[in-house]
Amino acid sequence: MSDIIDAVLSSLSKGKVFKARELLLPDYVPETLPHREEQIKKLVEILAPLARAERPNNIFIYGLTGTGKTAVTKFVLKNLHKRFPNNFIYIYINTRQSDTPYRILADILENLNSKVPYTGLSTAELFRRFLKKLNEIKSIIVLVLDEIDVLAKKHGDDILYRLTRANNELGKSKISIIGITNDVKFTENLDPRVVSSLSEEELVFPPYNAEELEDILKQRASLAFNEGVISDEVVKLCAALAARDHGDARRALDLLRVAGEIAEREGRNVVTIDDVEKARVEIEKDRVFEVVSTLPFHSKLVLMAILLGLKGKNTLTTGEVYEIYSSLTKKLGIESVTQRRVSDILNELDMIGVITAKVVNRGRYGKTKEVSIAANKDVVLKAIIEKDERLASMWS
DNA sequence: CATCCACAGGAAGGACGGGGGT
DNA sequence: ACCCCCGTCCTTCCTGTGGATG
Repeated sequence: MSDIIDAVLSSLSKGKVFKARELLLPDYVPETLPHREEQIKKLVEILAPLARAERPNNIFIYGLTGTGKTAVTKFVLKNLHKRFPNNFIYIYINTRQSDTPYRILADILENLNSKVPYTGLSTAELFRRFLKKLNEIKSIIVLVLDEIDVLAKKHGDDILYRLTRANNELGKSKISIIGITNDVKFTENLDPRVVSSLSEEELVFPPYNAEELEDILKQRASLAFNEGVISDEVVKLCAALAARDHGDARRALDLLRVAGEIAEREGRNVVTIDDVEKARVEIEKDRVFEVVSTLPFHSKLVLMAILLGLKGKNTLTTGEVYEIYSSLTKKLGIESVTQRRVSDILNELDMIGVITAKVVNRGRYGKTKEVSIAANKDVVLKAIIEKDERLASMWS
């Protein structure tokens, strides 16, 4: 009797689709990384001095998103650290999440067991603490700065310069920097000294092609899904969709996982081609909803103005958007931001892919932006009016 | 061929709330 | 208790601009 209960419970908790769903999540680092043997080999060669407790050269890693840069780096460091745990400490920082010099230094210090306040100190003070901490620590530090281009674009190369120079100030070199970027051109605007210091070694990750993606997906699917759930056809489609998207393995894995979730939700134990298509749509909708619902108030209002304005026509100019926006603020009885600000907001909305705002010259009729909606209107609207009756009442 | 539209987008700076140091 | 620094939004003032039009 009790094994029936166990069986039911385990089938409920596990479902029929997934054996280990977590293997498909983006931050999972797999045991094997197919088609990245070259890069692993090269990276290990460069980091080999760690085996002798010596500082390796700084490394610059290039490659588009989902080409395995992060996975390979984490994989190699993890395995090296297993072998030589006393020789070095490694710190991984994603500069998109920790996107200010302050956050980066704070993250480093936290990783070195030094508590720092969330904000309040000057960056200079943090840097002083960082240098002090470095002096106390015996081992080599490998600092991974993922998406380093985001940081450099936002805040210039000052911290990078300071970090690369930390070695000189210490007298004894202790810190190795691994910079990871998907923007090949980003070094153009950097201080040449930073570039040359960071790229003592370089490593390039080419995109995966459809076949390689298929390989990766097949391997991962066999571990993550129960037998017979995923067909070759489904794998092929996910691989093809992701290959079209510059060979992004993360996207491919996302598609596979969400397609599986859809099948599971609908109580089936086979994932179909249809599920993959639904997954594609759902992933995009989730992204849009998340990004729109966390927008500042006036950005939402501008977006609302665009939705209203687009009821009658295909595109709007900045001026038209501003007019509708202003009428909304008037109705709500609140202050409006300037047109200059709205111009920036439009660019921000374009950046996150919710609208497209293209600068056009219309000769006699001036220079403006042509604004149209890029995401699903219903999703955008839902995200705007969620938990905000003031905005909900504007939709009519 | 100069003009002039309807803005673009850079520069500087400020209000404000959160969070320190001393 | 008081001062300082931070990031986030936002303002003010500004110079720049491609091409239809007169």
